[in-house]
Amino acid sequence: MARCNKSLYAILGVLSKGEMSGYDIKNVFNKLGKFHWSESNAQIYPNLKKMEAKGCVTSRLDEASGARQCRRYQLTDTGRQNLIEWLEEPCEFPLYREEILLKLSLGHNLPIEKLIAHVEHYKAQLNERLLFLDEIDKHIATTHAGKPQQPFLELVYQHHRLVLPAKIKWCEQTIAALKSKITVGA
Amino acid sequence: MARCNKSLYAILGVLSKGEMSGYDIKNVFNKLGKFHWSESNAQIYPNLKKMEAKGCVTSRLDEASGARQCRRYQLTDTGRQNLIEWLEEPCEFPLYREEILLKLSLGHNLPIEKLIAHVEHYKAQLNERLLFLDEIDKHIATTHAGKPQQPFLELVYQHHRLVLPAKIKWCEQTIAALKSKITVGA
DNA sequence: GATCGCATGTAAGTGGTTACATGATTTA
DNA sequence: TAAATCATGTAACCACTTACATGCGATC
Repeated sequence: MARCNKSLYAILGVLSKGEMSGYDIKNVFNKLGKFHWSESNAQIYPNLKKMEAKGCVTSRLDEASGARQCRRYQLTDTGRQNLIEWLEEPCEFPLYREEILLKLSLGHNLPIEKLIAHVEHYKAQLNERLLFLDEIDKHIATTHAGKPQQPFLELVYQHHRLVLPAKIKWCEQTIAALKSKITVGA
Repeated sequence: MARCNKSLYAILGVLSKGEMSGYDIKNVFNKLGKFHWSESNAQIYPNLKKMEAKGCVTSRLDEASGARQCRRYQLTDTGRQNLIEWLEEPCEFPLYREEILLKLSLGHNLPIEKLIAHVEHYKAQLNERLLFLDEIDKHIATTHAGKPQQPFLELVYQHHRLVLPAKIKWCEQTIAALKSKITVGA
């Protein structure tokens, strides 16, 4: 990853939708970011403070909601400007690390049955995600209905709707190919 | 990423194909790992020493090839056993960070034209990779012909043959959708 | 009275990158 | 003689995760 602190911009980005607490931000990543972005508490809370020091966000203690400690953050004009500048920069192409592909490329060190099990497991995880997409779609259609981000979220999830089945198809082909290897070898 | 040092096993894995120098290992990642795994020199060289201390690899100075300094490493039985144990463990599902999707999900902060440019750029990169696959296929068919890893490498690259077009298709759909937004808005 | 969800945070460690430094040998 | 390739390595830095710590309020 390059020196640019994408976590910071990701957090600013979430805040562009309105005032939020650290906890709220975390939840956005847990739900919407599920398949393409996430941040841990250890990133969110210190970064919020850092950005407040730099004048990108302001905060206030929300006394209303049950007298519980809850600090809500809001983008400043500076923050929004910084965010937009980053958003306009060209995207870096991600360097994936696909453990399943690494292990498969070293397949000559394992019995075929083990490899098949790995691919089956991968396929199961992909299918799980595919099911989860329905849930996310519902979430978008309810929580984000009519909001400016709605159409963009839909485009993002369409990505997974196309890519997950392609990966699942590869699993099926690969399992078949590995199985035929056993048969031929036997 | 979990605490397990996958870099270490990736390097052991490459060494499972035979005696190699650090430089050779780097080249394997540069070529074969291109789309699914890579390691930098700053990972390879210190890790090789670490593993030699642990008895996973042995090394010798290769005086033959031009009297140049060249240390070649080889897996020990311990190393191979460690590798196999790791290979047998279930794969972790990777947490992607797709910058393009993050930016698109924050699309309400940018003019549509900028978003289209981002997706076009992404599509161009995907197409480049698709072309590069032909090169890799040739490389596998020549350098790895008849070797035990060959069929597994072919399966790995088949993954990209299926996934890249799905992503490209998404780009096309997305660009069309964004363009129609302009037309409707105008 | 226990447990769950809300809410904020930190310590410690590691995984990983970038960029640089060095120098021999081969090829143009 | 310049450039490319072979070959090894380190310093510095930062991004990131895991695991833990804390405590209130609501619900069961």
